[in-house]
Amino acid sequence: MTTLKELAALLNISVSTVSKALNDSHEISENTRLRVKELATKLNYKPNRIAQQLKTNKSKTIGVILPTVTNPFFAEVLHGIEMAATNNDYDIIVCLSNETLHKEKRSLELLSNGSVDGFIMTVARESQVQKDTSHITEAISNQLPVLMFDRVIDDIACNKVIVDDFQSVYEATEHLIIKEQRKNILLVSNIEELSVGKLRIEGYTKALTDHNLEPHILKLDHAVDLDVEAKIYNYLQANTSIDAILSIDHVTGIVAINMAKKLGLDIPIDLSVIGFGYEHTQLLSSPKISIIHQKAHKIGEISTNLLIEQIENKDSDIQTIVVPSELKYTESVI
Amino acid sequence: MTTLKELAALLNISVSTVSKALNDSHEISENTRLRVKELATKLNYKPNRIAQQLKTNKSKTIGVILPTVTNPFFAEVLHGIEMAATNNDYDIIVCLSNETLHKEKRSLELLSNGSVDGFIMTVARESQVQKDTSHITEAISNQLPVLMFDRVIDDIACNKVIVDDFQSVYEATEHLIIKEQRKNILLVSNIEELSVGKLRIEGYTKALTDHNLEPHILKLDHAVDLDVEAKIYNYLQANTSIDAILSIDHVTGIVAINMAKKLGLDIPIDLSVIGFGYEHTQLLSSPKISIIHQKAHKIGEISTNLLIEQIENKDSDIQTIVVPSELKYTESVI
DNA sequence: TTGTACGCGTTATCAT
DNA sequence: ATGATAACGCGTACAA
Repeated sequence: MTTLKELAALLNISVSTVSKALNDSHEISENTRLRVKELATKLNYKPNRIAQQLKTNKSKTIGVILPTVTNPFFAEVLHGIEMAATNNDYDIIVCLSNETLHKEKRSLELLSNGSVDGFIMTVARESQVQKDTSHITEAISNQLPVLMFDRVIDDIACNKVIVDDFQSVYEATEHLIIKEQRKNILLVSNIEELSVGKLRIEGYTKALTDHNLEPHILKLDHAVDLDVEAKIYNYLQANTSIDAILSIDHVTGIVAINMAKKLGLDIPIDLSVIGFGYEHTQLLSSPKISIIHQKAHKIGEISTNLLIEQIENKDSDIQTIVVPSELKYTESVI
Repeated sequence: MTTLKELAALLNISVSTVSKALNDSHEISENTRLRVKELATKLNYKPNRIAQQLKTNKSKTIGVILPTVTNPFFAEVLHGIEMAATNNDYDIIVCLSNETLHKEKRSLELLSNGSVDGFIMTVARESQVQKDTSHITEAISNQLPVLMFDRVIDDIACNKVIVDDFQSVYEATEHLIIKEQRKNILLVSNIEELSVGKLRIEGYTKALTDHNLEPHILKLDHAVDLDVEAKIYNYLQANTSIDAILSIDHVTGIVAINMAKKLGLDIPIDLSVIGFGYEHTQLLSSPKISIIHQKAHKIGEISTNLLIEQIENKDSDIQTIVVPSELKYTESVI
């Protein structure tokens, strides 16, 4: 890599002259400025970012810690983060916690050494369950801004960007009750231990009790593959009064549709189905599932802009932003 | 952030003594070593990574440039990359090209300034179509190792990790012909302009001609949402002789199953369906789609290890590794 | 207009 | 056993 020193030596001038010339300082003559720039271009000179970072004590880099990226929600959030970061001339270092506490901890600690100017994170399942978040408060007390999105720790004071989990599910449930005249709505859950899962279940339960209806909840308890199908199939077979399904994740809604068809149910006549969904979710189901679409991309964008604001403007206030979901209903037949 | 200088000042000793003490140098007395370490722990000292990087002229960071991360294949590859990088004490900086040439170019150039020690990338759709890859060769001539996976530029000499696109589709097609006795196999494609798309189509075509059968290819031409369904539905309706479908992406296979059911076809009796798939693909279809499962995670892992090998051992040879896919057939009924 | 000197935080070499 | 000094590459205050 070409350095200022090398350019200076080749041109027989000092390093600082070269530096100033490249930065278009008024102190430098037109002549030398051009000579310097020409050689710099020719040798493809690029200022060493590491040196600049050391000098300014800023990395212009954000640490992004996600549980996983194979979950389409997080993937889309990451996309939003990347775009917003790029727009602000920031890089992102991505770490995946795999939902484990120790990896999340490790990443946070490892990057808290000047590598990044702040963090965007969603807390790992394990950290949330074990309520161990000392590593996060430590980073904050270390002067490193942390922004939490989606899964959030209430006790920690920091910027937060969350989804309207309670509200969107409440509305979706009410839609089923009022607009579609459903009475026996089954909630299917496999994330009941997460803060977001709890909120969604609460939204559902509240809507039902508000309308004097009985809740039906099927907890899948982390079932995978065929187990998911079997549990849903068996439940539907045993409980024929169910006339609507509300899935609080992005997979089981589609599975429910498939199982219902297998049982000979006519969707959406016999059964309405709403699930959480992203980009392709509706394309993958037939008939189209109604979805609660979380604006994942927007969440990433907002989070990034908010964090950068905090990084660059130390006395900015801490806030919690709620990003409303979009309810995309399939047209009702009733 | 605590620095060596601060520790030294507080302990009334020199910076170099502190540095040596922390690095367990034999030159330092047991006594001061302990005093130093105690204070360091107390003040939560962490060596500034940026300064270390400047000193060693190594970033221990890999630049990862992907077209997108909402495609589950790339998401899973990223997961593999992240794990392997972490295992080797490397960080990853992630850039998303959004399939555009200019963003890919920009990312590559921006990071070629000491920010990273090398790149893992899959070339953007646009770069591949326009055959503009000068930015990649430039990085390489800049002494920055580049590893390409999946979509690859043949003309560029560098480490490559690819999928057995031709072979896996050839075998899948042959499976349909021989094991399932299918005669009219429809290939559904919406990525025909990508190198991997071409290879898959070639595998299909070769298998058919080897068995004296006629190819049927439905090119969707980047159709989205309902268009995808409509095109497949209409084709199946108009061509009732089709008895098998081979989708070369991870979406249209499932859509095809749904459309076939809608047309009253009995799967897998009337129609066999094979698609490319990942983690959850089979869970989302009913009956289960047969899938060609690319070992995305493994591709990420291998790529990372290979690149790090090249970074740390300059005279390692360049190679191309083919990662075989796994064919997960649903049990045939015939 | 150009050059000198210093500091960012770390490590390594060379004194003491 | 400890300390002084230089160096990585850059930017900038200050001197010439």
